[in-house]
Amino acid sequence: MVQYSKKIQAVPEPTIRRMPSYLAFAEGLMRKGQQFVSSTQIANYMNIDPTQVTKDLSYTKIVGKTRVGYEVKAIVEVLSDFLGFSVMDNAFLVGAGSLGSALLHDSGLNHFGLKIEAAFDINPSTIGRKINDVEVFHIDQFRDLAQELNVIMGIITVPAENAQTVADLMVAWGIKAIWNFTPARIKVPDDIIVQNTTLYSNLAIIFNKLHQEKREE
Amino acid sequence: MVQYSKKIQAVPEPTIRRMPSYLAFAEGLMRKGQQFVSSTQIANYMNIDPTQVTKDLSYTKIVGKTRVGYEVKAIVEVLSDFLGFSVMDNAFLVGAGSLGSALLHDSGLNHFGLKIEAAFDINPSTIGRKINDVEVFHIDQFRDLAQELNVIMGIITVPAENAQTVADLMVAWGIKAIWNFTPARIKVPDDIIVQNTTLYSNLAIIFNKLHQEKREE
DNA sequence: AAGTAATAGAGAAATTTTTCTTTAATAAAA
DNA sequence: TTTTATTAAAGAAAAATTTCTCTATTACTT
Repeated sequence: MVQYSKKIQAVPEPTIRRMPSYLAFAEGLMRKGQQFVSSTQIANYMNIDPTQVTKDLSYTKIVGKTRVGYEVKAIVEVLSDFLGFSVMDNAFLVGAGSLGSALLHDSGLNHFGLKIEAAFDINPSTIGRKINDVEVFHIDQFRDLAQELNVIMGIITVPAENAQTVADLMVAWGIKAIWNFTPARIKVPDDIIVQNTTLYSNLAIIFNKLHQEKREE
Repeated sequence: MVQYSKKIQAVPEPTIRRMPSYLAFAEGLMRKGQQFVSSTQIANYMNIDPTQVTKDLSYTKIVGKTRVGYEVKAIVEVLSDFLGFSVMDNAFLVGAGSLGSALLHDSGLNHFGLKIEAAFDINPSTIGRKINDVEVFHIDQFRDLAQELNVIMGIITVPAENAQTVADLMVAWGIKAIWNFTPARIKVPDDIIVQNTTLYSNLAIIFNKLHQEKREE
């Protein structure tokens, strides 16, 4: 009768997953100068059902106009706020390898409200370097800096076998959420939020669909 | 009444998503020499319900032993096959920037059945270089090589605004599946499989949970 | 040898998510 | 001005997914 990752969640997770795409689409339309967009258009872009879009947007305070659609500017503003993208949150990244480096180079994270304040590693050849203006420190340095800088998120991009060690460290730092890019599952106290982002799930889905296609033909 | 991305899918997608983690866990246990593993153990590792594990594994031909669990070796073998990880598939990657480079460095893709045969870009400074032994070509080169090499997957790691152009190119190459790492949604013929992998969905979920926590306390 | 506890597995129930249906509004066309 | 078509929105229905319940099995303990 244990509750696994309790969901007292008003907004369905699939909805949250889709919203950043709506936002990105609306931002594109705004750049093009389009003032209104209908659920049909968004749905067509996303390859989903239009009522899904309507329902998703109904969780926010956006209201559409019959026969016109939603105001593009409103979608951008309301969705950014709703998703927490309009307030900047600070993060520390541990593991300045190729994946860590890719994240440090991704300006989209900044655009969507995440600022990586510093990176950490144990590899002497990367320590001291700056990756896209973010300095790489030895992991033992600055451990107390997290609280000072109000860093709420830790990003793990180390090899899978070190994930737990890094996670423990981050918890000790007082971090509130961990974004885990390793395939390893980490154990943390209940009040710490963990988001696992693993490529291989996506790969599995692609292969599954590919082989399904083969079965059908 | 249009059917969006029809699912004549025996195995639920959430199940497919979890399976690579079961596999990785079992591989770890095998390295440690553990011979059997119970659904309870796997569930504990994954932070999910044990019956979920049982149900997921029931889609494969793995059978467990009462009071003992599943044979670790069987999980590794059956799951690898089931997920299509034991046959090597070939891919081309377009966009040899930081994210593309990170993927080229990821040995996990190789381990899970994906071989990136070549990378493409338009940036003269990367063209001709080798990233982790994979050569980077100009995008106009070797367009017909895809069929010869039996490349079935295209990986898009270019800036979002170029995603559609690259996708069109890949379709022309005769590719069967596209792994799209840009936030842009691409339009392709119905028989092409598209898997969108965007970081920002994960970011949205973390922020949502963070703000929920705040609301609760 | 008998009892206990842990487990797989099947099926039912509950929950969550998506899709369908209906209604009302209104822009555009006739 | 009237008609038609498109749309948002709410609620119902359907579908998908997860969790619960029960049974049978069997390793381990007493």
